[in-house]
Amino acid sequence: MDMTKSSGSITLVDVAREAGVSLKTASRVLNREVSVSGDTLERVQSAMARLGYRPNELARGLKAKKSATIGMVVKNLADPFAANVVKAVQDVARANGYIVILANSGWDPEVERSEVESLIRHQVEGLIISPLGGSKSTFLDIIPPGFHVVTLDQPIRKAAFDSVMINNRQSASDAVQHLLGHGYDRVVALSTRPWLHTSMERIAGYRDAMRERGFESLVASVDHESFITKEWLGGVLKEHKANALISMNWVCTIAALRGLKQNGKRPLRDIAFISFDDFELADTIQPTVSAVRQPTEEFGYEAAQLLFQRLRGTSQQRRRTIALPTTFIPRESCGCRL
Amino acid sequence: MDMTKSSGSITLVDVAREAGVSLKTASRVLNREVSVSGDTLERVQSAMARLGYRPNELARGLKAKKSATIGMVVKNLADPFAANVVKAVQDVARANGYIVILANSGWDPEVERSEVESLIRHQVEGLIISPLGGSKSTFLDIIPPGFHVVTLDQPIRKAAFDSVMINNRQSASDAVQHLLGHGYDRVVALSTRPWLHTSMERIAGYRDAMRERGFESLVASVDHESFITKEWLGGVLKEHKANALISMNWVCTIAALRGLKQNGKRPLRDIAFISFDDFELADTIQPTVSAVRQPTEEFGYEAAQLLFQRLRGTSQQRRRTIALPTTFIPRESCGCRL
DNA sequence: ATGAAAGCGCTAACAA
DNA sequence: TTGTTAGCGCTTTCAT
Repeated sequence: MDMTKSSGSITLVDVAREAGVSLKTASRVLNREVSVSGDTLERVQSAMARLGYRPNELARGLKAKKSATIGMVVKNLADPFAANVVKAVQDVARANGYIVILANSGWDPEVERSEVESLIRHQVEGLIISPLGGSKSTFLDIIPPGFHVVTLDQPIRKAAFDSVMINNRQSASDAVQHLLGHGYDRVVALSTRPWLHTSMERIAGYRDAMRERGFESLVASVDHESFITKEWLGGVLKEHKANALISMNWVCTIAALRGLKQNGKRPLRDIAFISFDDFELADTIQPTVSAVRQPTEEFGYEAAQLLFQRLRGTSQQRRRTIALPTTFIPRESCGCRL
Repeated sequence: MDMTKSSGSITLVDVAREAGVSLKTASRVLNREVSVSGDTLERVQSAMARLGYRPNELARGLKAKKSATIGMVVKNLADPFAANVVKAVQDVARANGYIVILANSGWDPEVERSEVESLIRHQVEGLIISPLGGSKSTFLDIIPPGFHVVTLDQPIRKAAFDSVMINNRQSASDAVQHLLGHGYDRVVALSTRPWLHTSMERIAGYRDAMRERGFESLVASVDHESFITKEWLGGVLKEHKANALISMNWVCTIAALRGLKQNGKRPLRDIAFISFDDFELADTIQPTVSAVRQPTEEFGYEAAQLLFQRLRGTSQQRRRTIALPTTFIPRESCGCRL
């Protein structure tokens, strides 16, 4: 072996020279392979410590075709739900010795596509993505065959990806039934981005509940949250003679609460209210807001588990979908007396 | 050249063969080098497209010693402020052709240290970190000389890192003066993790304002947010005969609002309130909450700019600290009539 | 239990 | 303008 080169940083070759062993032996120590005698093991380890050796994961990954890296793409990191899911994924990744490359699609299909492309170029071993949905997402064709993807909230029909979601339809239906149980009959469903799987399912659940009681479905849906203006919301409520409102996601909830206030309406006093998505302060503001709580941590945790099982080759099944249960948190705004 | 190998995925060698040029020429096209004739350029590009070629950024980075990757470490992604900063950093990184590896220290010094170590092993070109602070942070000794680090919220005395922060002391002082201007004289400052630079500075600003008017400083500080229980908060307010309260960060604000409610006290009616950190719904809840708003996007943006300027070698100065201005948003809870 | 040589996919000299 | 030869730092045959 040569071992005469001297580059900037300390490499395994340096360690090997310092320990008086071959490059391969040093490599064995680094990878905790068994076939190393106690003596050499110690010599190499002390050489590593002395030199302050840092393995280069890029070089390691290049040859071994393992980057110890997973990619994650979310739609909007500013959404607390998304942020918490990322956090959970990151925890699991760390426990598995992996790092997470994070991308934010910002609801832009082109960004989503180019970020996925970028992640693949960086040799992520797998991908957890919260897709923009159906026809909006255009990243499918750049996923290499056999590449492991786990989708969040949105199943992809054309591909056999694992996915994690909640039981959107049933959860929404239950919440609406709760409202109906309090005697409200004109429940308006407030939703955005109707093409999303979550939106469609939740609206479907809403319709289920309304239909079952023979009530008219009153769906107010817009493409973007910013369309929920004071005037629009006021118009919707008046037109439908609404006495209850259920917002179908967090951004909607914020917009709804703000819009109600701007229209001089207070939850409960003027209109019953349920939020699909629990949030900080829901138990604190006046009135407290009843909410459908999604299991945030489990969501990220399960997604990561699904992915790492694939990476380990543990699971061979064709496609797995995990549907997590939600919890309805009755508070004041739905009409419950607490 | 050989070009006979056939591995799994398509490499530059495959492209070169397909286009009938040398490996280096293909590489030139990939890197948009100028010295390529229009004819070959097109041949290579069409070969890339035909083969569906994906550059391997790991291999690229290994040789060029450029990973096109930066690392980011935050304390708690669940904090909306942190999440938004990450988002902004990610945007800038994407615009520069970089990706972001995200880590969450979760307030654990050992995790912080090991995550930094991991990022360095993965050859990130630079690091943006929101450090745990002073004696808690132990990652300093693993930063290689010349490595570019930008710290958030917390200057590191022992190292010449660039940093971005807000004018904590002045902002806090201004907010407290506002409260004093409304006639409140017994203002309690509610803070956590007192060793943090942000906490210390904000408390210092609070004391400045109180001292200036000859009022007694009433600081209620605990190590961890979970210590802000109903009983503790009730005791503090009673003991200090508080008629106003300023909470020094977001988690504090949430805990304070919840704690006040549990003690049967309402902001404004029973006690004036200002939150250091604006939040969703601050303008919506009853009463609306006056807040010191931090420039979230700019924060992440400036940090990323600082880092990329270093990476480009644009800036040679010894050390730069950017102090961003805050905005006080007067709402109802401080006593303002709107 | 240990080592020599080859090569992962790419870029960087240095030719031609 | 194009190609050749070396590696980047590591893992992997295949020997010994």
